[in-house]
Amino acid sequence: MMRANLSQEAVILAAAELADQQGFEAVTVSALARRFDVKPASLYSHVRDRAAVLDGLHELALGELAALIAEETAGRSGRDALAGLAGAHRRYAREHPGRWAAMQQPAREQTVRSGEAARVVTLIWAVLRAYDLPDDELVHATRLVGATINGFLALERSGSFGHRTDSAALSWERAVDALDLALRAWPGGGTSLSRKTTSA
Amino acid sequence: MMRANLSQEAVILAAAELADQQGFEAVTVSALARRFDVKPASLYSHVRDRAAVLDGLHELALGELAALIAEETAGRSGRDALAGLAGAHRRYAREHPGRWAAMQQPAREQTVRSGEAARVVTLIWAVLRAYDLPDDELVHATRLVGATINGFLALERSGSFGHRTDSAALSWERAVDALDLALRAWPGGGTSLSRKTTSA
DNA sequence: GTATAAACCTAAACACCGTAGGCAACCGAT
DNA sequence: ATCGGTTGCCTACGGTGTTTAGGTTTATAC
Repeated sequence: MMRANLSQEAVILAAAELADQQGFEAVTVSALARRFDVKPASLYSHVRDRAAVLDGLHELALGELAALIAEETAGRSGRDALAGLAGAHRRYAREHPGRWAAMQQPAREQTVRSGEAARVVTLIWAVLRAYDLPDDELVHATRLVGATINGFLALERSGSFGHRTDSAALSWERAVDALDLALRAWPGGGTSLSRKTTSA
Repeated sequence: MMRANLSQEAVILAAAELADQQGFEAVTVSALARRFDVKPASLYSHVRDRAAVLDGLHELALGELAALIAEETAGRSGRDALAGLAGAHRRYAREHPGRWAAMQQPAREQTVRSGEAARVVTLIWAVLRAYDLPDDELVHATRLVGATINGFLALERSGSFGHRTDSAALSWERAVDALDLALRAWPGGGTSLSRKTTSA
């Protein structure tokens, strides 16, 4: 019985691919074992249990999302950067639906405190820097931004929008505008930075 | 073998109770059968499959949420009604965590088009009426409101906030304020209705 | 009372999860 | 190259869950 060259990283990466190809629910120990042509019990040499695989998948997705956010916000500021941040989420959800679904699952303490999660938060902070918020307001603004973006994507991906992609795109723009406006008018800060007026 | 007086409604209601008591994932055909002291196979006289039970649970939760929203927004207008709408969601999620989790699952076409879902949307429209939005903007505003509220609750319930309930309450107020501001400044409408100024 | 429909059961097949112990492959030291 | 120890893979097993098919029992209508 040749060794299949498995490792925790390989199993988690396979889980990510499987999630995107067949959906989050399809990520089972059995399905992963079939993918590597080994028996399910063999995977327990590399991963503690199914939950551990899903935790790893969650963290991998956070890391990839952070990279995409960095890419989409680089060299941008204000509403432009905000749009890049939001757009990165939406693009990631589109291109990696299964990975994105993994991020919607209740996160374990370890995942909440992971380096990848911190990176995403740091990138959001960088985008918010242009809004000149007081330090003690940063956490509230970060939560609002994260909540709104993810809430919108969850709604969109749940099929609540029907097949109206044209209307969804405008809803998206409205949402980004709303966030920008809220941030600029934030209590104790958010001086208008008038890079791009929101005349409608 | 006495008949257990089962019905589809009884099974779905039991699923809701089980979800709130033990979590959404604990809602299985086997667990429900144990609850009624029958064998799992017996439930298929009343429900098509597990997915049908979960669909029913989703719709039941939407109906209950609609009732709570109606209660919390009655006699209120503007930001006050908006706060009531948002508060109803938060209260429901708190008091019925399992039911709420059921509503976060991908919804089936039938559920999206259900009377209960329509009722929730209608109530959101009623709250938005005070903001005097153009008809063609209503759908975008509705999506933003739904997305922000649900997104916030998903974040909060996922443990991302840690145990900082004091800080979560302020984040919540900031989020409601942000929504109110965005709605009042909405393109093509949203005249300031100055019922309660947002001086900070 | 009888006939029928519906509700319940058993049996079975299938899928998934994870543990324990055994065997084979691999690696490092000599 | 050989040997010993470690690690990775397997089998076997016990447990949980899902759903279908067919049989038995209960309830209802006439």
